Amino acid sequence: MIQAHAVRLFVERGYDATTVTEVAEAAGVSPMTVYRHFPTKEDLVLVDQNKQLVAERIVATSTDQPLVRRIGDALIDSAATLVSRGYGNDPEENTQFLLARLRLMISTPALRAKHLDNNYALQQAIVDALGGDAGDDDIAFNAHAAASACLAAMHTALVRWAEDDGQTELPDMIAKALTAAFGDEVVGTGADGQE
Amino acid sequence: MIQAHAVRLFVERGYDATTVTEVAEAAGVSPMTVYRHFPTKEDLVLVDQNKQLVAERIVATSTDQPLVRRIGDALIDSAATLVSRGYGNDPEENTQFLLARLRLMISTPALRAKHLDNNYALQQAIVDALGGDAGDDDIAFNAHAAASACLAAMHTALVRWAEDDGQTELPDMIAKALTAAFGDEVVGTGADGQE
DNA sequence: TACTGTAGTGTTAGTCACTAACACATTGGT
DNA sequence: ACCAATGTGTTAGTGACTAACACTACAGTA
Repeated sequence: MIQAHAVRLFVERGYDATTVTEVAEAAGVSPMTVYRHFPTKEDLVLVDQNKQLVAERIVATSTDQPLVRRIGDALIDSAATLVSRGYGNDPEENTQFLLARLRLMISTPALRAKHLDNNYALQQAIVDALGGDAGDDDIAFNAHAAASACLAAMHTALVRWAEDDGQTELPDMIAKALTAAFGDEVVGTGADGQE
Repeated sequence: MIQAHAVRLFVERGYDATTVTEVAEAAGVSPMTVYRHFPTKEDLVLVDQNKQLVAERIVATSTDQPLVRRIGDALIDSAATLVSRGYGNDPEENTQFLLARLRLMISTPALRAKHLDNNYALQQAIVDALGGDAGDDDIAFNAHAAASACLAAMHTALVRWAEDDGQTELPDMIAKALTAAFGDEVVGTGADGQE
């Protein structure tokens, strides 16, 4: 509830021009309550990354595949799940809310920076799921390089998807970005996609 | 001079535990002077990206090569230039200073976030240098995807280089990261390297 | 009914990054 | 000696965020 008011105000007046106190007033609570639910102002906007979801998908991939393929499939799959199941409310409303947050995220430096840093945490989760940090340093390095590159490509897809106002399918967009970066032969269309 | 004091204090006491006022006192100036030279506290640490340098290298690459190859070569080349020519002082001292800043950048969330966002600006510069934003939307998209993925891999190399205390060669590390992400056939060893 | 722990909230007073507006000093050119 | 530009300091703010403490609502328990 607080978050909905926050995003609305941020869109209306701009992120920087809106104070946390104003968000609190709009939501009918005290500023302190806002901070208890959202540790920082940025957290009022940033989209949930669902690290766990991605990690599960990574584990489910075949170790026969190259790293980029495994990570790419997991990301595409996770995106599909995230978009389709939404957050429990009206799906269309959810998509619009997600798009509004994404647009803020892309256009506001502070939000963009923190989001990119969150991706960094997701990268670590992916490497962990790949078992990369277990032993060899070189294996870990390769996993980190592949994961970071895949996440960067995914971010490009997110930006494009937001620019298109969600008209296209997000998983397809991610696949397209991965193909652009890594080439056709390495990228699939999701774990259960038709190839 | 201000920056040197800042980095020293940040290393000694921690970034968050050091106030800008303390930096100013250490440097013998007023806090306002610090802000005039460095718009934000983060800027006291963040390493110069030299967007222009990278852009020039991009333009110098052959358009016959795949995007990732062109960007990768430019990044490797730029890193070599940056490390070798330093900042005018003692090269060893420069390397240590660079390493100190990198370590802070990696371990401090606020710095890491802003640095990743700076990479995002570098990505735009690369796409511009590639001529990506001139016409077709799809071409721009491919350029963004490739550039972001290359920069992410480079970041992995930076982290590893810092962990190794600069023992390895940074350009080699970047080449290694690019190879890990994109495969052997797409990555060179710099524009004038031996292949 | 009264008792108690717990979770959510509010209040207050602070710290610190950062900005704006204005005054002062130094320097280099005419 | 005059002027403009540049760098610096001072002051008074705004706003994100923290810490400490008190209060309320509500659960389960006797």
